[in-house]
Amino acid sequence: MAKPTSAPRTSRGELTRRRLLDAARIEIGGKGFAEASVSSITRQAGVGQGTYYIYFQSKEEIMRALVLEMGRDLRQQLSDINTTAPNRMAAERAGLRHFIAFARENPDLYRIVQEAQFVDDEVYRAYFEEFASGYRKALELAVEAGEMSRGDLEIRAWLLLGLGRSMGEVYGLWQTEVDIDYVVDTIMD
Amino acid sequence: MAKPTSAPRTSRGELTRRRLLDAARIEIGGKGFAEASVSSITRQAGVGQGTYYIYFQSKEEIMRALVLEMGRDLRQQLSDINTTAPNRMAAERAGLRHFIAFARENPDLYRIVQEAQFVDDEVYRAYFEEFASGYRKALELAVEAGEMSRGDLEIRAWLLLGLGRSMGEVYGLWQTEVDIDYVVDTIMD
DNA sequence: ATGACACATGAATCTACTATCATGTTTGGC
DNA sequence: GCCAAACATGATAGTAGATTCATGTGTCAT
Repeated sequence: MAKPTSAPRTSRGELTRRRLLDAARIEIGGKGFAEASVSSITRQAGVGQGTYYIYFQSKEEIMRALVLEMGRDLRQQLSDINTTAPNRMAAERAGLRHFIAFARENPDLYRIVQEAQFVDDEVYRAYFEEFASGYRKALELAVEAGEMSRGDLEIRAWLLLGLGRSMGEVYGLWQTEVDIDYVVDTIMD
Repeated sequence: MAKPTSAPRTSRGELTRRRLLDAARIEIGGKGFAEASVSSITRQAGVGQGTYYIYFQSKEEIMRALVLEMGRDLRQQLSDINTTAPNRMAAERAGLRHFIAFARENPDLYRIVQEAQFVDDEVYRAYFEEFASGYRKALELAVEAGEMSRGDLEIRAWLLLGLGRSMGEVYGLWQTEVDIDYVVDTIMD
């Protein structure tokens, strides 16, 4: 909204910003956005209160940064999976598996993205739009390769994405004892 | 947590509680939990500030009440659809359609349930557990009737539920111009 | 028609953070 | 080694809204 806090210019700055992001991930992911306070984040990061505002405009802004960062990481991982898989079906399976496993291993990050919906709906939607768009492109390639029937790829992309999301929540966060591979196999019918 | 605010004993009380719930639905659904204030709710309801605390212990508690109420209503509606439909496939289609249509018509309620996850995770989970359990029972009946292959109904129930949820979000809240029937038809393949 | 209890009020209290700022320290290019 | 800019600090100002409370008024069973 105001001065767009330019990127750190020294390696010390880089490190401090990293520390704040890591602390925020833990604090916000663990306690939720409302409970987490800027001072708890700075304490955890080991910096002064005011230091926070050198890197982020507001409490909301670090949420945005976390969502963007996580989006980049996760898309990268899924993209790697895509290029490795022999065909669409295998990619789908591996992608779904990765989604659930990711949620199990990073429940805090998963939660942050969900909560971002209520902190900054823009960035939340953008996060999923990016995913859906990547997904649609992958499906287009599969159609070209004759691995899949033509049809409304837009809707299919959103469907598959939604499936991953829901299953990530249920089997990644709630039913954490159930075997992932069993779940994935059952879903892929 | 403290005195469990017993139910209203007079019709005047009943009415006031209703007014608060309706106002809260609009305020919280519209602005989100953090932005909505108890005073905005009481103003909208046309009652004094303190009146709120005759009916609800805290700001959080009205959220719980809304989620419970909505769960009851929506389950009732889906149950009606189930008993009307000639077979499972038709019920599935009608159910999905209803989910999306519901989200379009009641975006505020939809949002409230989602946000409840961050206000009271217990009640949020219970909401979905109830749905999933109802779903599983319906699937069991379908298996008995030979309309569906046996298999892990628990997982299938969560899958179908998750599907409805995601599609409700995407096509109910975001892409509100797309034709519902077209979406539902495409999904049901 | 009255007493007891339910309900209503809104001003005041209490608490808790976010964001700022004046001042001091470190970094890195020259 | 010097200097300008980057970075760091923590005490405090400012705000805002949740909850309480002392004091009423309405309801209804008897």
